[in-house]
Amino acid sequence: MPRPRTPLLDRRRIGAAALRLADDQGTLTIPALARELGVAPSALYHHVSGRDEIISLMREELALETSPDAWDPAQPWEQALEDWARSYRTAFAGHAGAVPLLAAAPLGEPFLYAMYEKVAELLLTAGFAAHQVMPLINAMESFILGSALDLVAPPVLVADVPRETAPHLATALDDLPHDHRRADLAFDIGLRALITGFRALLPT
Amino acid sequence: MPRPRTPLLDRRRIGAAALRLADDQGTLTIPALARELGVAPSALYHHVSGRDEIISLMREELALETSPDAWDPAQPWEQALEDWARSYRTAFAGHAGAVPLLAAAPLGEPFLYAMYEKVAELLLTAGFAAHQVMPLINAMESFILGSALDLVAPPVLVADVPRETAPHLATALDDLPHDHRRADLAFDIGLRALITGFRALLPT
DNA sequence: GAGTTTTACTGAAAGTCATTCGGTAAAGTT
DNA sequence: AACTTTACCGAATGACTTTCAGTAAAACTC
Repeated sequence: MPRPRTPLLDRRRIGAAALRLADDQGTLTIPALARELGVAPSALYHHVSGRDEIISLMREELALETSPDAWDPAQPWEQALEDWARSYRTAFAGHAGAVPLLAAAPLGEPFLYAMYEKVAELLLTAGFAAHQVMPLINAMESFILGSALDLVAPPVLVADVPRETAPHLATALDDLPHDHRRADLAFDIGLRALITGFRALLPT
Repeated sequence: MPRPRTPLLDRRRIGAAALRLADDQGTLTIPALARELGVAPSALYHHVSGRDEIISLMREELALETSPDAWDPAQPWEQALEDWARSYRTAFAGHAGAVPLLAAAPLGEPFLYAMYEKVAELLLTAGFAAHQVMPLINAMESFILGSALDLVAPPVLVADVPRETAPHLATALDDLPHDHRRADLAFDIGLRALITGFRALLPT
């Protein structure tokens, strides 16, 4: 109960433990996090200002986990953009349980600037107009975040849909997987559509 | 404190009040909701099973607020799909403060089936293959939900971005609005790109 | 290396929240 | 008119976030 020989906590450890906890519990509470770290709940407040900052640390931890070389800006821009979007979503998919928590608190933190810079350069080099670049990035991010949420959304089950009142929906649901491949299919088709649509914006 | 002459509560009133409250407070607590309804907190539990069901009622209320004739399946499918997406997002935008709350708990409720059915019919009639229809709808929904979240995301401010280390990002941020028009721009460009990309999937 | 300051924790306590339950009197039913 | 059901209240429980006054080791100072 005095000061320990070697510190038990730091911001990095807190963020990582919180992410792990939220991922497999679906929720994040200070007592549970403290227990995970072998510490009293009040100890956390010497490193973070409160629960919100812990969630911010979780996002930072997530960003650190995504390898920065998952995509290569030197490739053709379509390929580079697709790789970036996939690596971004894969990071979320690796912590699906935590996604609702991360999505609820809005993004826009300074440690994301490096990523934005890289994508902005990619799009400017590809020939997009300067005023289009941020809207394009934002649209991509919205789709990625929405797709991450879709990962934990309960699927519409064919069995629950009354064939009489919703015949077209029932048709559309036939032969569709109900596990994570459902969300993967939607992400794939949407991502390709977005990139195809972006290409049409380029001056010929 | 006895039974009132005329009921003070019903599920509809609870959902509407909760949506109003979450919209301008950003949070939803049972005591605050009860106060808004002029009732003791425990009274709510005679109408709903708990907080989660209240959030579900909020989504239901949101769905009821969106006029069902905001889009017309008889139009060309590109126009109809765009109108649907816009009316969907507009409903969220009308309750921006509540979006994080609604997004956190996953969708997929039966009262959405009618909407899915209408969109499924639209896409099937347009000529899309049956196995593509749900992925297309899911991709659209992901983008719409992500864009709704983007509405409450803090904007990346040019002033905060160091021009030396992030020159391309700084360029991309010049002359960009910082209010809701920022999110609108991203939604517009993304929506059009998606529809353009969808069109490319059709058999010629 | 003794004294001072800083650091990293504990424990108790305050305040809020979601939820449960027994009570109450009016509304509805027979 | 007697009975049951309904729609509320009040109090109580347990979990949560956060604050704050200790406490003793670590780190710095001279």
